[in-house]
Amino acid sequence: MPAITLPDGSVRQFAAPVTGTAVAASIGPGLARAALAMEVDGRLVDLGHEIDADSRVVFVTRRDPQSLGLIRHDVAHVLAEAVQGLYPGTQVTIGPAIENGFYYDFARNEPFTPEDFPAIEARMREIVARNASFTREVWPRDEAIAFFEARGERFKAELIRDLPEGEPISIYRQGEWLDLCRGPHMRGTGDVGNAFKLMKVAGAYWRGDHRNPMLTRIYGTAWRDAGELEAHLHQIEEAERRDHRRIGREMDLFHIQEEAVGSIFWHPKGWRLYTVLQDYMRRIQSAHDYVEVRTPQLVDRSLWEASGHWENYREHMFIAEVGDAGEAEDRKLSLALKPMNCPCHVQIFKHGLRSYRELPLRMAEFGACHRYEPSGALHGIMRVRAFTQDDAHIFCTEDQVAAETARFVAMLAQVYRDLGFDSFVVKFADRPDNRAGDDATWDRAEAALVEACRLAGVGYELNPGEGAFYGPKLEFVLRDAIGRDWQCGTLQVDYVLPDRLDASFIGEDSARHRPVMLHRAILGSFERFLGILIEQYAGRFPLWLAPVQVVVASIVTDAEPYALEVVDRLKRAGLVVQADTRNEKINAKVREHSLARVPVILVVGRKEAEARTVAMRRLGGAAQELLDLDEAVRALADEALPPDLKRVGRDHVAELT
RNA sequence: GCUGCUGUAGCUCAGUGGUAGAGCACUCCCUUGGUAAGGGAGAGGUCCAGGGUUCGAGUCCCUGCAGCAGCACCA
Repeated sequence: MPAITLPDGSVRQFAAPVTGTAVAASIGPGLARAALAMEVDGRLVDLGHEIDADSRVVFVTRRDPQSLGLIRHDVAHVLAEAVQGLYPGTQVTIGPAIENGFYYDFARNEPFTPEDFPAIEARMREIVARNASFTREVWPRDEAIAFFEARGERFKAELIRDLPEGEPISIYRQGEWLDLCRGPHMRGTGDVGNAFKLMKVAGAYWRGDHRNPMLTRIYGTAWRDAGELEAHLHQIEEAERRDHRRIGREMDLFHIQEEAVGSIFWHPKGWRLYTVLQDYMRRIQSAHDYVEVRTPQLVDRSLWEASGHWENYREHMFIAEVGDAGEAEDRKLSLALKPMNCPCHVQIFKHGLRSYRELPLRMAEFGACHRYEPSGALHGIMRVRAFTQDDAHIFCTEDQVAAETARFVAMLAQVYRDLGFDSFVVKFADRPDNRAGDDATWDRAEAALVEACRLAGVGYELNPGEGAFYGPKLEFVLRDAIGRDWQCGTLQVDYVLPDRLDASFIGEDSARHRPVMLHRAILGSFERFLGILIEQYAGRFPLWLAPVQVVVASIVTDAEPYALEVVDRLKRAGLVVQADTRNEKINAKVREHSLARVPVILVVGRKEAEARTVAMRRLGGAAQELLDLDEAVRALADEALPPDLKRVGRDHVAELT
C-alpha cells in the first residue's frame, strides 16, 4: 500500500506496488508525456522502477536541469550502439555523462577519426528516431560475465567481475542492443532528442590508469534543444577567441620556441603586464606584514633528500651534475634547480636562533622554480617548466594557525577582487595515499586546518586524497568571465617539513619547539595567472594592467608636434603611451589600435591642437569625448592607479579630513 | 609520458610526384585625411630536422623534434 507524496505535498495511495509510469499517468496525461525519470526519496531512478513503500516522488521532465544528465547518459548508449553497428568487433567499455556532454571509451585496434563522425552521427539519429524503449533487467553475475565474454567483450566482463558482491548486475536493452549499466535511463532512445554533436576523439587509459591499455574515446556534447547546443558551441568559440596563446601573439606579449620548451620569452608588453602584477603583489604582501627574501636556484641534492623531494619528485627535477667526467660518482656535485622554495625558506628560518617573539614570521619570495613537466602537460604559458610563484611560508605556532588562515583568506579575497574576479570557492584537500609523516601528525594537521576554516568563517567542499605529500591544503578556485574554474590560491598546513629539516624556535619556556609551516600562494604562478588574466579580460585589460595604456593618434602632420606634447605629458603622469604620427588615415589608426586592444585612443587634429584638447575614444565604444588636455591627463593618471594605491589615496584623504 | 592529429613567408592558410602561392603584416612611393582597412610598387622561403623510395619529393615511407586535443601527471 505505497503512499506517494508529491512535491506539492499531496499524497496518493496505491493498492499495490506501482511504477513511476503508472503514477505519472494517474496524475495526468501531460505529466505522463513529459516525465523522463523520477526521484524516489532523492534517488534518481527509471520510470519503470516499481515503488513498493511510502515515498516522496519527484518527476523529472525535460524542463528540469537534471534531465541533461539523463540525456547525456542515454546518448552515450546510442553512440555505443551506433559504433558497434558500424564497426563490428569494437568492444564497449564505459560511457558516462560529463559536464556539457558525454563520452564513450571503445577498444578497437584502429582508432576513430573525426572523419568517422558523420557516419556515426547519422546512425545515432536513426537510433533516436527508432525510439526503442530502454528496458532494465537484472542478471545473475556468472551469466552476465559469460555472456559478455562469449561476445569478446572482455572489458565489460572485467567490470562485472569487479562489481561489489551483492550489487545487482543491471542490463539495459534498447531494441536489439544492450549494455551493462547502472542506469537510470529515460523511456526510450527517442527521449535523447537531436541536440547532440560528436566533438573529438582522444586516447584514454582503461580505468584512468597509465599502466593500462589505451582506449579510443569519442567525446560528444548533448543538450535539451538546438538552442542550448548552439549556445554551447558559441561558448567554445568564445573560449577560442580568448585563448591566451592567440592573444599573446596578437598583442605581442610573449613567445615560446623549440630551444626553450616550457619557458617563456616575455616581450616588452608582456613583461610590463608581468611586472605590474608583481609590483602590485609586492605592495600587498608588504602591507600584510610579509618580509621578502631571495633564495638560490641551484641547491645541492642533499637538501632535497632531506626535504623528501628527491624521493618523491626526482623524476620531475632538473639536475645538474658538475665535475669532470672522469671523476668518481661520489665526488661529483649533484645540484638541482629548485622545484619549490620551501626548503630554502626553512634554511633562512634556521639561520640563527629564532624566538617565539618573531612568530608568526611571514617569508615571501617571488620564487623562480623549474619542474620537468611531462611534455603532454605543457600548455602555452599556463603549464610550463620554468615559472615564478608568489610563494610565502608562514612560520608560526599551532595556536596561530587559525588567525593566520583568516588573515590569508582576507588578503586573497582582496587580491582576487582587485584583479577582476568576483567569486571563488574553497576546497579542502586531505591526506593523499603517498605521503610523508605519520597518521597522528596528519590528524593534527587536518584538525588544525578544519578549525582554522571554522574560525575564519570559510566554507569549503571536500577534495579527498588531494593534499600535498607533507600536509593538507585549502585550494582556492576562481571562476572567470565565461564560467570556467581555475585553481590558483593554496594554503597548506605542514608539520612534516619543519621536522625533516629540523627547524625550531625558542619558546616562552626557553625550550626548543617546532614551528608549523603554512605554505601559501594567491596567484600560484605568475605565468599561469597571467594566462588566466589574459583569458578573463580577452586581452582588454583595465587601464592599470594594460601593457599600452594610451595611443595618441594625429590626424594631419600639422598636429604632430601637439601629439608629441600630449604623449610627453601623459608619460610624465606615469602612463604608458605611444604616439601614432604615421602617414595613415585616422580610420586605419583607430582600427589598428582597437584591434591591438589599446584601452584609450586620444585623437588630435588641428582643432585639438589649437584648443589644447584631446578627443578620447575608449576601446569597445564608438563615442568620443572632447576633453581639456590637463583634465584628460589628470583623469587618466587617476584611472591608471592600481586598485591598492587608489585605496591608499582614499584612506589618506579620509585621514586628513 | 601515452593515443590521435598537425608542421609551407612574421600571422592565417592554399598547394594534383615535375620552376614555391594568396590575404594580412613589413619596406618604399603617392596621398594630409576627423574616429574600425586610401592607392601603387617592392621585398620576404632550410616547405620542422634527418634518412629512405624515385629520373625527380613541400607532396610518398621511416625516425626524431615541436605544436594541438584528450588521457595520465601537477610537490
